[in-house]
Amino acid sequence: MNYWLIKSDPETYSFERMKKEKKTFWDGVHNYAARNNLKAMKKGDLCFFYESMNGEPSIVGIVKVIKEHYQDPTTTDPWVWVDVQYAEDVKRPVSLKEVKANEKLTQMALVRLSRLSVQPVTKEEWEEVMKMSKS
DNA sequence: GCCAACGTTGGC
DNA sequence: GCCAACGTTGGC
Repeated sequence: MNYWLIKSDPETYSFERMKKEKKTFWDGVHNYAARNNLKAMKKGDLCFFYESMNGEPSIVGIVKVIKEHYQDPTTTDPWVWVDVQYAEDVKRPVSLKEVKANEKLTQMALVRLSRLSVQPVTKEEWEEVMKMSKS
């Protein structure tokens, strides 16, 4: 089981909408590093849903991979989609500011590779963020 | 809305 | 194959 973090601009696709629709295809990733991460996702992996751009950028929920990567049907370019399903809410959002302020999370891709839209998360990082969301 | 950081493109 | 120019992302 692996952990990931996927970013979305809430104006394009918010966690609210994710919750309402229950599942969606994750499209729009046009970056090679991010695509490689999509390809490494396995069915059942969990992803933090991160909302960027608007207000306070934060981890706002958790989704689960329900279909592994497949060719983007809207193009013949080698981009891929995965399908994800709403898994659970976090008790409270964990903002980027808090992640940056946490000494245990200074190595997190979210801090170091801020522009990468699909990022791996280690088990330790996952658990730390979960802990923060509960306190 | 600005701008820094980064990825990609293309000329040489 | 290097690197400058350009475009895009995303935090502020």
